[in-house]
Amino acid sequence: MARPRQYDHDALRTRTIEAAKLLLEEGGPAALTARALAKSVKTTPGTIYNLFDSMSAVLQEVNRQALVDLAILVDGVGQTDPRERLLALAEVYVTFMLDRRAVWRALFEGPRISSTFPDWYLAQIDGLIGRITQPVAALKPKGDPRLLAEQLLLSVHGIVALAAIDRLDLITMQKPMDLAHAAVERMIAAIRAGAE
Amino acid sequence: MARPRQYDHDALRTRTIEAAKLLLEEGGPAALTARALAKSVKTTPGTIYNLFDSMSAVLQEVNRQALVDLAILVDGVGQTDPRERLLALAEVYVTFMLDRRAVWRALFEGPRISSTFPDWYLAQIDGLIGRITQPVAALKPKGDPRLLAEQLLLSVHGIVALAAIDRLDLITMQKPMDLAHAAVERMIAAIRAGAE
DNA sequence: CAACGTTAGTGAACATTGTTCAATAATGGT
DNA sequence: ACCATTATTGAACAATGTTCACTAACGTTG
Repeated sequence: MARPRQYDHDALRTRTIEAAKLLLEEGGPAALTARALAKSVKTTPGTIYNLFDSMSAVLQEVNRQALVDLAILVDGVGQTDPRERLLALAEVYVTFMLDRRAVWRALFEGPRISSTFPDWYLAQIDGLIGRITQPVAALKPKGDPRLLAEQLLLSVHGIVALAAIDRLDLITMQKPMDLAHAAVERMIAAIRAGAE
Repeated sequence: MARPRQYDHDALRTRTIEAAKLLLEEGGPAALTARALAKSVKTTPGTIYNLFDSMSAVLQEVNRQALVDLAILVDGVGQTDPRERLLALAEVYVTFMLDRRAVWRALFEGPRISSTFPDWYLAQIDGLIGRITQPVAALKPKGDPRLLAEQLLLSVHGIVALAAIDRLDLITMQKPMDLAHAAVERMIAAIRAGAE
């Protein structure tokens, strides 16, 4: 019995994910088609479906890489003062998302959206919330720091989600980074006022 | 020379918009196809394209109706105390969006997304921000009440946007209404603490 | 070393999509 | 009664994701 040949199988998979990222950045969510992707890595649609379950799966794989990168950046934040740390975390988040807006956008907007998220995705987000909970807890709020951290992430995410699809201007002319700062400062002010 | 016949032209247009709304509510963004819509109103795809420029235009028309309905509900809010008024406005917004999540969702998520928004859309949103600015101004904040109103709308919108596509649980188990309340209360607390 | 079972890769085919357009049918003014 | 005008049709086109019988190539086994 013969074994599977796996010479450049993994390599092709990796190249495909990289190519998908490029297609997204160049042409937006609609540019990530099975045929375009196949052509990018000099193969055929059939092979793409041999490597991935569906085009949505390709997108999700691109996104996985992005989340890993984000985790690394978040861990690189050095500030120890709670306020400065929260501001720095927000800055990292905003910068990261806007840099990769094409990828991020495709996940929510395009024709390749998927309804369910795998466990590793949930775990990544959970980890992110954990990093926010820490400095929030250091501010000694009245309420559960975890819940407040969730609310803070939600605020900042809402801002960048709109900015990523170029629709922030429907509501305001303020810049995403300024808005994120304001959200963080407001949370801190409310905690210090004894409201939370 | 013969005139255009416009007997049931407008009626058909109206029925079509209504049918589109139904399709969205029953089968999500993907269910709003040209052929399905044509069948719903007992006509053909060609006629749909005679009434509307594109399928995106159909979706935008459905959304226009929704925004008009929202404006009516917002104007019906009777509370005069600033805090209670802001809370009531947030409640109306959350309830409305979640009730019509299918329509709202299609605008951002599905394959029928459109890149630009017409003027009437911007005007509606501008009006909405105006209604929020009023009670915010009554709280005598240090900063520009309009900018704060924009930030508040952004907070609440971020929450319902995620909830509408059933992805709020990626971040938190808290309920949309509770989160909206928290956002309003935090804004008020920050203003009262003299932070904004 | 040769043969064969297993597997990766292919590309044609299918169903659906939005969208267009020549042809047809119907209408209301002259 | 006629006919210019216009709405409606439905076939056609291009592009999409996805499937699958087929081919080619490989590594194990005798």
